[in-house]
Amino acid sequence: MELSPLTEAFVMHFGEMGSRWGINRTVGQIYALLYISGRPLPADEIAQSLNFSRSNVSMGLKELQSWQLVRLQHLPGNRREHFTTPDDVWQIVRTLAEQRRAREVDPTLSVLRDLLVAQPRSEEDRQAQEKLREMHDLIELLVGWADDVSKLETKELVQLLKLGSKVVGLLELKSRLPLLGRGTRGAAPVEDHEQD
Amino acid sequence: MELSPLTEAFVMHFGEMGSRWGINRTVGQIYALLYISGRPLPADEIAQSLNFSRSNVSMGLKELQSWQLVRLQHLPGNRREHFTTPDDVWQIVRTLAEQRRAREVDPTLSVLRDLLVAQPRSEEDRQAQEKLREMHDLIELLVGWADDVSKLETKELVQLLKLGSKVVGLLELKSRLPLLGRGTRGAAPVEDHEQD
DNA sequence: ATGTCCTTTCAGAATTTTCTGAAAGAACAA
DNA sequence: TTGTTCTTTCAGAAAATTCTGAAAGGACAT
Repeated sequence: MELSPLTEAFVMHFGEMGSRWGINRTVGQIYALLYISGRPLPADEIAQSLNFSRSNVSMGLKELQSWQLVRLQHLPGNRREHFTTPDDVWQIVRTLAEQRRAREVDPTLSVLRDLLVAQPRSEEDRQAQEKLREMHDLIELLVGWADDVSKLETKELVQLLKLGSKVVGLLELKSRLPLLGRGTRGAAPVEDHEQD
Repeated sequence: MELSPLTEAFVMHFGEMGSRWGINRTVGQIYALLYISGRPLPADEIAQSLNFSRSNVSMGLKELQSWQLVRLQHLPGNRREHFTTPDDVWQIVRTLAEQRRAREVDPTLSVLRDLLVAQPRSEEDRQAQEKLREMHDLIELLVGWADDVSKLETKELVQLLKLGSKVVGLLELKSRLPLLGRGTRGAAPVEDHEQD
């Protein structure tokens, strides 16, 4: 139940970071411990390792399960419930993105849309709506990108990330090779369509 | 000093969201108000509009300035200090990314690196280091991508985001046109270099 | 049924964070 | 200098969150 200094250092740092991202410290630590352990752990062991009460661990695990970041596992011949993180880091990133999207981004887009269709009651409101429109469009663009690249296989996604800004160069090339087709996601063509 | 219902709805939602991202609710509201107002506001007016104590506003603005999200402005012929957000939404995204990077991502990478060079004291530690390595490499890849695309002009960045996963198709094309050159960022070639 | 071993729930304690009012500081005018 | 108008700081009040122990719930064996 004693953590090695290595594990402890990681767990502590992760807890600290978690608390800066709206995740409570102990939940972050539980997650970090599960991640670094790389094997299913029973709640009791987590409680002992981290010096939390059993009930706190139970709450933390419930929270993590609701985020789909941890899943329950029954080991054969063992009555105790064990918990694990998916072992692929990329899966973790995907889940995190999905969940944040569903919990925070989508509701925000929804609020923004509601406010954008409301009748402005003053010149002030009209200007405010312009700002909201900008924010709405930006978020929608980011979300669209995320949606689109999340469909890629991890290997392709890695390639895309490694390519980085080089894409822009390729884009120019593309415009000279019409055979590739022009259509892109939804109604938004890739080619410039705004004044320069 | 009365907020229009439109502004109020936005400010309240933004405050709520802020608190889920590790930003305190009132700081989020102050920021939202400055953003949607689109003009420099004095601290007093913020305090009155949001019903916060003057000192709370002072603290909030200090925090926002430390994040570089808000700047102080002196209006000519007015002794009172006024505050504004940059008016370009993309600038906001860039600043947010930079700051999160400096405050959370870089320190995390540093911890991970320290733990990775430490001598493992057990088989358990060795396996833990493998997990840390995966996480380290993933973060470094994401950070590298962000670094790279942040150099783009906003217009180009928008193009790149609209393109989304289409990039992968272009990539294949690229591999058939060697004249474009092969080098990419740093020592990491884009082409596959792992077994399939 | 009862006992064992595990689980979650939840009221309230403990802790942390946030917010305020009072005081002090700064800049300027007269 | 003093007065005015603005500012920030900070100790402690207020509020929110987190954590715990006790109790209750559930699954299974005997």
